Amino acid sequence: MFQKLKGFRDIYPESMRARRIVFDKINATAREFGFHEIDAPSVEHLELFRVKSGDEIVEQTFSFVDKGGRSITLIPELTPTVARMLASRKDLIKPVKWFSFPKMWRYEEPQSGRLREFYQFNADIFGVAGIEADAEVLALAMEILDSLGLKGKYEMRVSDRLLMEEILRKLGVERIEETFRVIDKRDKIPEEQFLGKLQDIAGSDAGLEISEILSVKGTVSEVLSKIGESERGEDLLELQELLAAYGKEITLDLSIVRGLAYYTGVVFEAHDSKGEFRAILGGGRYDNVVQLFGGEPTPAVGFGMGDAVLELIMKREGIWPEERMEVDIFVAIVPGFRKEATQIAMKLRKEGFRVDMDLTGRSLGKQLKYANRINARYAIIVGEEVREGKVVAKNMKSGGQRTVEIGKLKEVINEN
RNA sequence: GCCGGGAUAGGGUAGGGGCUAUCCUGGGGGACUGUGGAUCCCCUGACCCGGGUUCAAAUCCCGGUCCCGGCCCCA
Repeated sequence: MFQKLKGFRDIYPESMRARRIVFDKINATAREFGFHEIDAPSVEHLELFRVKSGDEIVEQTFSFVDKGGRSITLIPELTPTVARMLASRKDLIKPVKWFSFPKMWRYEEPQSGRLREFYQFNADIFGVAGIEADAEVLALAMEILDSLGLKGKYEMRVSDRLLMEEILRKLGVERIEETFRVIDKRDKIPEEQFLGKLQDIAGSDAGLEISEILSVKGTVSEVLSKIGESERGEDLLELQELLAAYGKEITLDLSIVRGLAYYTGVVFEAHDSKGEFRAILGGGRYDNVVQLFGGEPTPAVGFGMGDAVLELIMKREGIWPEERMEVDIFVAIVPGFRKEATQIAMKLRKEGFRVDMDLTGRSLGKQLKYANRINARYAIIVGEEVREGKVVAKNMKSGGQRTVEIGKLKEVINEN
């Protein structure tokens, strides 16, 4: 027997069905928000990923040299591809609102909520510099989680690079990039050591102040009241008010940095309220990326959400759909009536039912046992009575059955 | 890449040097070729891979693979 490759999953029908329900719901929500679905190649030039994110990304790719000597990789993220697509079409109607739910690959050590192959939902808005697009994207992200039944089970933490820069400048901090890098390490090193590093870069007083600002979390208004007068703060207040109109609430948490490699404004992460799992989704504004890929300078804001953490949290909350096979009708066949049964099965299929039928010729008892195992709602038994245009329709749940005219099958089955 | 814990039929498990590897469940068939979920019978089917120690290895040792989790990283 061959084993699976590390970090890859086999998905069997029972769990694929649950997955499909969740994925369809997510896609439907994106469509409700007026986003349009795209698809893209699973492989790209390795170089494409170096442009945006640098070498450490490249080391975590499934890459290879193809027969033409090109360095190729399975995509570890979608943003460079989307930016490439955007850059090569100048006739797109702005704002561009795209979503997609592709598979991606990252060569990392698997652990809870992290695999080597996974699905990641992506949604982006291009061409809007204002906070309205940030609000729309955040609202979509939250509506997706809410509609899946996670309302109240997660917290949307928002930070903002521009606000942070403004604060740091006011405090007289010059080494801004370096400060961000330290902030990113905040939860990974002891508190005292963190403060020490901050003070090394920003100075003793400023370091202390930054540390205090980082520990304040709450509504935008609450956090701003601790910070004082702020230009960017006005935008964030507007963001908060817009989101209120969408019926959504966010938490301002300035300790969120998100790698920050290319984010230029708002950044956000949705976290499990119980703090058990890693971030469910993350995103932000990245106004410089499209031009990096040769496009016109284009403001952009978006997010990505992997399926792994989402599945973990939904399972913990008991809201992951049931993992079972399902079919509407099983057509059982009495010997000698296969042709008639086939015609009836096809008729029901055309009417939109999910219809399975016996292919084995085994005993009726076995056929019904099979119907039971595949969770058929109804079994149709095709035998002698078909000569009078009738079949037996058996409700597999109640066990009740009646002989009905073929033409009336549809209503009988739709009764429950 | 590093660290910890695991791996026994399709799924869940017992057994920790010795005779035909335990039990539950599932799958196929039958009792019962026009009625499923029950019962009974039969069949099916496993010691992750490679090496070592030993008269003898599922069991002990080494290496690898995969799984679960943690670190780094998280695009």
